[in-house]
Amino acid sequence: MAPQRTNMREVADLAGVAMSSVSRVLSGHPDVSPAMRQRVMAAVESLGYQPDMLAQSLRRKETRSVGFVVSDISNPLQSQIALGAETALRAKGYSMLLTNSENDPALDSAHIRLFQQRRVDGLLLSLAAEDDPQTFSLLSSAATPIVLIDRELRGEAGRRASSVLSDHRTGMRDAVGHLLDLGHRRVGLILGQPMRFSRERLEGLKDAYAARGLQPLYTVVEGQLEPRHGRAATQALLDAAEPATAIVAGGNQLLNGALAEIQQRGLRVGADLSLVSCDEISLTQLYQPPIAVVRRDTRALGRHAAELLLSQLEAQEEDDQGRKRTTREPEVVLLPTEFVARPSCAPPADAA
Amino acid sequence: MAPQRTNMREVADLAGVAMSSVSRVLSGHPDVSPAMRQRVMAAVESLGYQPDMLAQSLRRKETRSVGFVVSDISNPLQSQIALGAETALRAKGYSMLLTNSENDPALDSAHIRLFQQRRVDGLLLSLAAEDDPQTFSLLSSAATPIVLIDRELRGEAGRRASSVLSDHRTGMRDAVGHLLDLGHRRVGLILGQPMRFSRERLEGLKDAYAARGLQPLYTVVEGQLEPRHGRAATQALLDAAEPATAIVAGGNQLLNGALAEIQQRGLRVGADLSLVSCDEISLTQLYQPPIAVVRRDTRALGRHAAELLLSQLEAQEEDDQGRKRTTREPEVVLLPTEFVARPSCAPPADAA
DNA sequence: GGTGATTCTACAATCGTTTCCAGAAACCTT
DNA sequence: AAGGTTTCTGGAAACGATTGTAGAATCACC
Repeated sequence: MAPQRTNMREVADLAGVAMSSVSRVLSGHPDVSPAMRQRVMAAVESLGYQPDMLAQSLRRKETRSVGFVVSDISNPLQSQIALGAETALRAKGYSMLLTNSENDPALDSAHIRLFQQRRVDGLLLSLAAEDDPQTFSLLSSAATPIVLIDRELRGEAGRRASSVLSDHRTGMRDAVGHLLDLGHRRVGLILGQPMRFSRERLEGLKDAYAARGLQPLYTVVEGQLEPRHGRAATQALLDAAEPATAIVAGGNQLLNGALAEIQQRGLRVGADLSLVSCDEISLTQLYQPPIAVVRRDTRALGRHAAELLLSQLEAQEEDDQGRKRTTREPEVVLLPTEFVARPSCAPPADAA
Repeated sequence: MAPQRTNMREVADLAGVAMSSVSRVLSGHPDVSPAMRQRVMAAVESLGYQPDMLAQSLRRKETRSVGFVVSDISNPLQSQIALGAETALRAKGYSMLLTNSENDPALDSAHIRLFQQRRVDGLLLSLAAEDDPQTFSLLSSAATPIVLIDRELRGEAGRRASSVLSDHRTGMRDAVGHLLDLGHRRVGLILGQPMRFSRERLEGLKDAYAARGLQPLYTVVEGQLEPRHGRAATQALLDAAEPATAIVAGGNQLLNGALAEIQQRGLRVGADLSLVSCDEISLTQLYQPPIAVVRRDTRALGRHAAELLLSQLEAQEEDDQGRKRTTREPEVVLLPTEFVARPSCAPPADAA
């Protein structure tokens, strides 16, 4: 039989004290006599009482929960971020509400609104777009701290939010530099949506060419972070009048598509064509030949995001109106990326 | 400036009506005049009022949220389940609280308790163990519907919970059957923890041998669902006096370890050694040669779990005590698995 | 033993909703 | 025009906790 949820009233009655005393005992208030503590705890034990966090939240004006908006949790990249974030949040007693925005900016804003109605204490956002007006206005007037994950927003919204960013530029610069040093000149870069990570990667590629004083013979293809785009882009790069001799895929979904196309054409990775991907997955490590990647610690990304949020939350104070205000300015954390050279990169075939 | 959260009182005052009327308008109560509706909606609009779900939950005795306990969200298998579940829940207006139990049964039960304090309406559980006493007693007296994901519990706990199961046995039977038909006799099966999915896989393997009237020359290695175990088990299988000629890895983590070992030994998959894995990931599809798998629709697994839970929630009614009771008996859904033969399976080398 | 300080406890208001109940207004019906 | 429905609205009591305030009890001290 499902036990009737016992509430504080019953505990108080059983112990023969007032509810306020029970509350004080449980919340560790200093002014409580040992005798009182004993009686209350005994009653709590015998009833198996567990406080109702809903009621606590309502009264305390904090839910100890944060909302996490992610475009697609089934993407290994994002799920690792989520893992890092959840672990850090849980360690501090926060729970995580998670929702998928399916790469739809409209869902981003809808979910943010929903989370606000649920009165989450803060938001962790890996947005589907960096320029959605709805999301923008929602964020610029948000009452809770916000941390953006690998996203950059302009204007008021960007100014109010903290963010954790990856230094894609450096990693990409080294990756393309490696390819150029191997003799490649026509590098094909497959990117996702026009967001910070795409811009930075392009800049990194340009840096590499510029640093060597080389003509910019690269080609960039933008699209969605999906296998289909990876495949189509690979086709385009290989069918061009001057085909790319090396391809850099800006993410594991793109890599999947690229590899599918490469295999269908019977091309040998690391011989006929060089290949680099972004973000490590089991495929890049175990593929034969192993695939070079621009690596980053995604779990740390999530962890840092959570910690940034937590530090904002801990710095909150109630103002005279009784509403919370953070005393802390938004922060930006930049995490490193690292290029890992692997046999998928070799001198171009025509140079042999 | 963060806008003061407006509450229902302010809406009522602005509209010049009672709070109860505002509530009725917003919750679509039938007995409300068009004029009233207009006035209230105007006030709601002008204040940008959004109801506080916390207060609603407290009063309505339902949070429209469910808790999802998963051992490791960064595992592609689990994140796909989570995606399927979240999408289905969201479609019905439910939010998902997600937590990682890190394969620790103690965390399982701690999180269940936490979710209960948060008063989730239901639980979706992919437990770390099928026999933890704490979890057991928590579940047998739970007040909310529960759906187990690919887990089987005995006793009262199992009787009260619904579950979504995969038919691992059939898929494994076909996989091993395929290997046997290719001429393999010494099949090595690498399993995870002793839970239903492991037991079923073993049964499936036995079925295959039995159906062909063959001597059971297989070897089974149980352990954790981790790459390390996959690797160690592979070592053991290959170093045995009579080495396995085919290896079946019971999950993608195990496959990672197995492949690492295989590569280090310079063995050719699909030639020196046949290989089968469980659950499709990009690696199994794109590896050269492609790796045969026992496949299942993990996203559907999550979706079915959510739908099972939702159907229980919708069937709830309040009894005379004012507490909810489900009128519906727990259900069990069995989802198919399918063996996909691929070039990673070939006749054993010594048979050539 | 009276005064004040100190420790503890209880009452009651509050958080933001929903919903029961009673009553007002309107509309039929005869 | 009285009586009976039906429709609508407002007041107030929940939901289950926390917390400010005030008062009771204890104690020390002179």
